[in-house]
This record gives sequence, structure tokens and C-alpha cells, in this order.
Amino acid sequence: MATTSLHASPEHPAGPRRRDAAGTRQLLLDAARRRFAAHGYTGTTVRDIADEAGVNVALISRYFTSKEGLFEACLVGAVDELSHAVAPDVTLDGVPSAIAEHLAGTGVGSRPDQFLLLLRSSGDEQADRIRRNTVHSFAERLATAAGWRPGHPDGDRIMLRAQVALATGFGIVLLRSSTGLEPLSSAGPQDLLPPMRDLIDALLREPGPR
Amino acid sequence: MATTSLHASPEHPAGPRRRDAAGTRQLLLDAARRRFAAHGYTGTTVRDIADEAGVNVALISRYFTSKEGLFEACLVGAVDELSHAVAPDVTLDGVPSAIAEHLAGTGVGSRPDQFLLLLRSSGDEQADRIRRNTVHSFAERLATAAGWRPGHPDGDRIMLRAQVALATGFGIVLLRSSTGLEPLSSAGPQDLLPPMRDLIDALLREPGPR
DNA sequence: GCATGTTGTAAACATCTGCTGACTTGGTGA
DNA sequence: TCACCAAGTCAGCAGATGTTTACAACATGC
Repeated sequence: MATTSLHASPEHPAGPRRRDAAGTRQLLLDAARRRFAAHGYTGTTVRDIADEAGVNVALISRYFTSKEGLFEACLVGAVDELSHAVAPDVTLDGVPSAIAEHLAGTGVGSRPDQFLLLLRSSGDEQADRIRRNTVHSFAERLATAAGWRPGHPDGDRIMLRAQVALATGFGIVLLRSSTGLEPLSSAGPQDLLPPMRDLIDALLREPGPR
Repeated sequence: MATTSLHASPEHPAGPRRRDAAGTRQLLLDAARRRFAAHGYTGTTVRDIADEAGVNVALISRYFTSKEGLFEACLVGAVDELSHAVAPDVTLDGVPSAIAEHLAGTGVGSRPDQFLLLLRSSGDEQADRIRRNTVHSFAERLATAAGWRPGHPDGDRIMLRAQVALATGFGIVLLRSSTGLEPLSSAGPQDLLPPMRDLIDALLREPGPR
């Protein structure tokens, strides 16, 4: 545990750099993402993060100004994650599989628990604004796939349904990580796909007002 | 604000009792429920709770042993809330309206944000067990309404779908309270009902395996 | 009145938390 | 070689946090 206090991967074939600002910055970011996602903002201490990263506490202030600064940096990572989860120009047919794969964590670099950062408030106004904007724009992306356009006659109705679908996604991630609810927690993308397909179809694919 | 530091409702026609153990206990419980639901366990301090209840901090330890004890007491309230949200013998037809009404907070004594307590971990093992059991049993209730029985041939498939539906409920409450996402946040039960009906139908009302 | 148990108050405690400042260590260019 | 600066360490501060302890105010039974 205390054998290599500096870097997680001590063996580095060509250049085992010991003093690497970008490297330790990344170590801190990774550790913080895990901690914040698992325990929330107030439930995570800077010493927790530093220990998990194997890095001195003071470096958090150096590289990210403050705990809030570090949280914001984590947040943009989560924003990126969500952006890549479903492409901006996705069609309604592609939505269920994209969601199923990213929720199950089998996407290429997908880390589903990062979505939780978007739900964990830090109390910081700036961070909260990022969270809100991200969730909002993603809901619009989903609604757009369902035919929504700004100023659409019953745009509110479609948007509401898109947001309900989005809520399902967040709820699944939350239930999986928060409670070990089975069979949901260990469901793979192939398990999640059928219900998600039915759900998206029912919510977003109806021709006109009922 | 500091006019009546003792009880929330100063005017009490017959007997404005000042020394009322059960009363102050309840004041603490109510304040704690609000605080814990809004800011999570670690984000809430005992002094916050005591101040909001207009009660001395030390009484938390007296009446609930510890902060964790108070959280557990809040949790059983949330369990009760969830139990009353949907009756144990509900039929599949009654589920959507029950959910819509309780999510929108228009039920008789329904406080939807209390559901959040079931998602906010305190790190306490006992409390976490309560949370898990409650969510699990509620998922079973939902699955039962969809025809699930213990040992059912493809019970896992039905249960998974029930849990996805449950996830939607939690996700909606979370999005409403965490982000001010519109139109979801200000949607009333009449707005929520149609999508919930479609969702429940699609997830839980299919005759056989596809 | 007065002893007794209950309810509420105030202050302090030990620890934790975020952050800072002075310092050491290591690499690099002149 | 050595000055210089970036990277990392260490100890500590000031405030917050959960909890406890000693005490005061109130009600009730005798």
C-alpha cells in the first residue's frame, strides 16, 4: 500500500517520470470521479481523493484551486460521457440500443456511474448550472429524435415524454449503483434492450395526439 | 424568525405545552426528513436540523441516540410513504394513476421528495438494509400487479421490467427535485398520467414472451 | 414546601475538513 | 556546475461537525 506512494503504475517502459504534473492531475481527476459518483460531493473529502490517487492533498488546491474546482472538472468529464452516449443526430431507432449499452457499461469507454455526477449537487452555483444545462440539452436531443422542434405545436407534450425517458435512464443507473437490486443490477445490454425498446417506442413513437 | 423559537405553531387554543417530548421529537423528524431529502445525509448537519426545527441540538442525541439514528427514523417514514403510494393489491390498471398522483405530490398526504430518502445512502449498514428491502419489496409489488409470481417461468424478465418502471418513478422524482427540468418539474398528475400509462402498458402488459 | 424525574439549555470536547504557507526535492538550461 | 523554477511534502490553522457533560427550568407526587 505504501510501497509506491507516487504513481499507480510504477513500471513505465521508456520513461518512468516521477514528477509529472499532467499525470498526477489525471490521477486526481480519476479518483475524484469515482469518489464523487459513489459518495456524493459532501460525502467525499479531499483527503479521501488524494489518498486514493496516491498523491499529496495540497496538490488538489494547486491543480484545481479548490474542492469545488475539482468537482467542476469532474463534471465536464461526465458531460462528455453523456454527449458520447447518444449521438446528437441519433434516430429514434438507435436510441434504445445506445441507452442499453451505455447504461450497462459495455460501451467503449463508458463509465455509467459518471452519469450520477449530473445528479449530485455540490451546492456550487456554477457547477449546478453546468448540470442543468447538460441534462436539459440531452433531453432536447432525445426529443429531437422523436420529431420535436422548437415551437412545435404540442412540443411540451413530446418534451415531457422525452424527459420521462431520460428519467428512466438516470433511475436505472441510480438503482444499480445505490441498491443492489436484482436482476436489474447485473442486467447486461442484451437484457436491457427489449424493455428499453418497448419503453422508447411507447413514450416517443406515436404518430399524433391520442 | 426568532420570535417563537420553541414551536412552529405558537397559537395552540387549549394548551400551548412548552415541554412536550413527543412534540419536539416530531419537529425534529419533520425537519430532518426535509433536510435529508434535499441535501442528502452528509450534506445535512445536526445543527441545520435543530435550527430548522427550532430545537436544541442536544435533543437529537437524546431522542434518536445519534445522527444515524435520526436518519433511520426518517427512513421508516419514507418506507411508509412508499407503501401507501401504491396499494399492495393494486391492479395493473390502477398503477399509472397512483404513480402519477404520488409523483406529482397531489396525493392526500403524499410528500414525493421523501422517496429520495430511499436513494440517499448514509453509509450506515442498518439504514442501507432498510433501503434495499423497501425498494425490493416495492418492485415485487409492481411485478405482482403484472402477473409475476415467485418461481414464475420467466419471472426474471417480468421483474426486470417492473424494476425499470420503478426506476422511472425514482428518476422523475430526482430530476424534478435536483434539476428544475421543465416541463417535467411542474407537470401535474394529469400531465404525467398519459405517458405513465403508455410506459406501464409497454413494460408490464404484454401477454407472453416475445 | 420539597424531593424527583423529565425537558430543555449552554458550553465544551475531540475530531474532521478544506485550505495555506514555508519548505524540500528534482529536473533543466546556461 | 549551479541558479532557477516546477513538482511535491509537511505541518498547521481556522472553522465545522457529532456528541457529551453539567446545569437550569418545569411539572408532579408526597
